[in-house]
Formats: sequence, C-alpha cells, structure tokens
Amino acid sequence: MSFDFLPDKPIYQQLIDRITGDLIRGALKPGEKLPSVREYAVEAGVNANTMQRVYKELEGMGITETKRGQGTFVTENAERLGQLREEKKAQLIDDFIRNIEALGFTEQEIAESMTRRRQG
Amino acid sequence: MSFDFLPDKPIYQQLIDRITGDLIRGALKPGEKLPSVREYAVEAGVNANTMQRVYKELEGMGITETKRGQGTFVTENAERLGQLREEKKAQLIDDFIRNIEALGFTEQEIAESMTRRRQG
Amino acid sequence: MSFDFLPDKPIYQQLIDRITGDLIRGALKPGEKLPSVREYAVEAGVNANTMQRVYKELEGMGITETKRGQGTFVTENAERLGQLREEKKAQLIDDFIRNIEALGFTEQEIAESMTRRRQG
Amino acid sequence: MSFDFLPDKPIYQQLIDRITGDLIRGALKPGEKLPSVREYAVEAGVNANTMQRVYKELEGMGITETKRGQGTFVTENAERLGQLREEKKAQLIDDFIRNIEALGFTEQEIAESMTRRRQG
DNA sequence: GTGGTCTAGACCACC
DNA sequence: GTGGTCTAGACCACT
Repeated sequence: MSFDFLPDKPIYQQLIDRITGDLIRGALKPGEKLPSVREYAVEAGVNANTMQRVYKELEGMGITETKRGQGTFVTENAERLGQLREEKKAQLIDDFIRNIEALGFTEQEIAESMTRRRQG
Repeated sequence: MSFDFLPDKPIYQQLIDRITGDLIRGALKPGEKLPSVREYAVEAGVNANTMQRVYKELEGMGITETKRGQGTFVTENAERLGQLREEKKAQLIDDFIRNIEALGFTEQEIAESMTRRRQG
Repeated sequence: MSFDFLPDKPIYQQLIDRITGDLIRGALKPGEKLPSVREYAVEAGVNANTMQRVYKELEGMGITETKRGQGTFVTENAERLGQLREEKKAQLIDDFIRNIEALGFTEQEIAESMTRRRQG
Repeated sequence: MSFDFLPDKPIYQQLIDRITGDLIRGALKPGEKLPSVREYAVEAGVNANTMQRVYKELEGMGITETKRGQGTFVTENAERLGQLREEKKAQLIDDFIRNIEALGFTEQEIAESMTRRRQG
C-alpha cells in the first residue's frame, strides 16, 4: 500500500479522510485494531509524528479508542459511526450544492453533465 | 459589498474564486472594466498587494487583460470564457463523484439524500 | 495603419523602435517630413502625450530635427543614420550571443535549429 | 555568489531566467534540492518575499516541486525539462529573426557581422 | 527549519 | 490615477 498526497491539503488531514473513508466504506469495522502508529507511518511513507497526530485527532473525534499497551481500536459505538457517516454525506452534498449556486449553474445543467459523464 | 473569508483557504484564492464565479454567473461581462486594484482592495477589506496578486493570477489564467494606466478588463475572448465555465463545471462534478466513491456511498443513497434535502 | 502593442514594453519605446526600424529599412528617408504629433497619435491609436514623448526622444537621439512652424523631419545627417544602423545591428547580435551563452547552448545546436527553421 | 540586476527587468524575472538557465546549462539537475527560500534570498541579496515569488512561479511552470517542510526540488520530469530547453531555444531564435526582419537587415549582412565579431 | 500568506508602506513607469 | 515591483516584518502550518 502506497499513498499519494495532494500538495494543497495537509497530509495528516488526507490521512484522516482516508481512514474515515475506510470506516464508512466498511473496509474498517467496529472494534477492529488499527496498525501501530509506527507501522502505519512506514506503510504510508510519512513521518511518525504525522501519524501520531492522525491517531490523536481520530480519538478526539470519538471514532477510535486507545487501550494502553494494546493499541488503537475502532470504537464499537455504532451510533457514533452512523453519525459519522451521515455527517460526511451531508457535508458532501452541502458543498456540492453550495458550489453550484456560487457559480450560478442551474440544477438542470449540472444534471445533464452528470448523466453525460456517467454514459461517456 | 462586504466579504467573509474562510480561514482554511488563502484569501487571494477565495477572491479568485469569487471573481471567476461572477464571470460564470454573468455578473461580470466580457470587456467589462474591473475596479482598480486599490478600489477593490478597500471594498474587500484586504491589502492592495493581496488584490494585486489576484489580478495578476487572473491575467495569467487568460481571463483578464490589463491596459497600462487604464485598468484591468475582462477578456473579450469568448472562447476562453466558455472554456472557463466548462472547466469549473467539470471540476465540480469530478470532485463530487470522486468523493462519493472514496467514501463508498452508493449513487442511490446520495440521490435520495439530495431529494430529501431539496424537499426539506 | 493600426498597431498592436506588446504589454511588456512601454508603448513609447515600441513606437521609437518602429520608427527607427522604418528608417533603417528605408521606409523613411533622410529629410523626409514625419506626420504631426497629433496626426501620428491618431493613426497609432495612442495618446498625444505619448507621441510627443516619442518625438522628443527621437530628437534627443539626433535622428530627427524640429523646424518650428513646419514640423519634424528626419535628419539629413547621413553619418548619424549610418551609425544608428550599425548600433542597432551590433546590439541585435550582442543580445543574441549573450543569451545563447547564458543558457549554455552550443553554436552548433543553434545553427542547426536556425537552418531547420528556415527550411521548415 | 553575488548578483547584478539590470534595472529594466523585474528582479524576480531575472532570477527566474537565471534559474531556468542553470537548469538548461545543467548546473542544476533533475531532483536536486534548491536552497531554501530564505537562504537563496540572502545569497542573491533580495528580500525573502521576492525569492518566494520566484519559487512560486517556477512551480507554476512545472519545473520545480515543493515538499512541505522539506524544501523545493527540481522536477524529475525529464520531458518537462527537455520541453523547457526547446521552448527557450525556439524563443531565442524567433526573437532574433523577428528583430532582423523588423529592422530590414538581410540575412547575409547579419551573417557577415557575426563572423567578423567571432573573429575580432 | 521549510514553504506560504498577509500586511503596510514606499517607489516606479505609464497614460 | 492605473498597474507593477520591492522591502520589511509578522504569523501560520507542516515536517
């Protein structure tokens, strides 16, 4: 597994996005153990400090829990995970619609482009 | 006219986005004169250098032209402007779809949320 | 007659270059009368002040002479005109060679590109 | 290392030209790390912001890449670098020929002057 | 320590 | 008055 990072967003943010994405997609399951900070850092090709920060933020968001001496685990709090999923979905749609309006596209115009894209 | 800037993107970028948005929405028309750097800077509540940078970038993108001593004007190159519109639209849709896939939502799930949102 | 001006050099400089070019090419001859400042300004689509400056500089370079009440004339000083021609030629070649060296191209490489260009 | 700047071109442009020149001449190699913005600024005797602008412009031209917190590096994209070399060469020759024609010199006349110069 | 953003203010060339 | 360049210095995010 190797990662490409975009230059415009912080690496730690991109990693958080990736992990929450894994969670939403079901690639990571409730209660599952995450790799150790160092292990994951090597895997992702980033500095261990960066990875440390990622884990810290994830815990702050309430989606992982740390068991001392054992490692970091995805929370089993299903409600929190469902909530995460809904937050992300809402944010996705909000951003999209806000952008459409900011640029003055019509719904119809966008809808057409999307259908064309799906077919092309 | 007064502006709010988000803390997560550079101000000059947000200004570029705003102006290109005005262009796409038709609030700015081909050949139209933009406010002077200093005037716009005051209006937007930013430093003149920041605005200078915005204008320079816009010129680099080929969507404005500057006439020395006279001011900055929207290009009359309709092709470039049409191209800009399409670029923005495509980018909008691409980002949306890429994000949906990255998070593993289904098209149907998203579609439902959007309809519910439009009704709600 | 209508002119395009490059945005990176002062208009008055471009006009000076154009007129000295006319002189070197023989499109303007010794003793010949130039159009009036206002006439030429209209023709070139520039401000009369700009044209005034052009004429002033040309006179300063010793290549035109002003006869009060009659207008501006190309000098009949053949030596000065010949000198002008040589200056321009030398400068042209100097710039070219200095640039080649600054970029580290070989003479041969440039020679080949020029021949290819002339044939293509 | 110390620099002289001509008064007629922006310093940041001259710095860009110098660096692209180093690249073309091979004094800078693909993947090589450039000095930090601040370091280079001191070296060149310019303000750090001026140097910042130079680096930003180089990145925009696709000839450098920046790794956050690590520094700025020459791209390893050999195609881009080759392209840069050809662009510069073509531009050099184009300018030269355009100027010759604008002034009405004959090819032969120029060729003679150049040979004489090379010998003199 | 690295790049990046922003401000404040001076100064210049052009029209 | 217009755009453009440059400096000086502060502050921030990332590694």
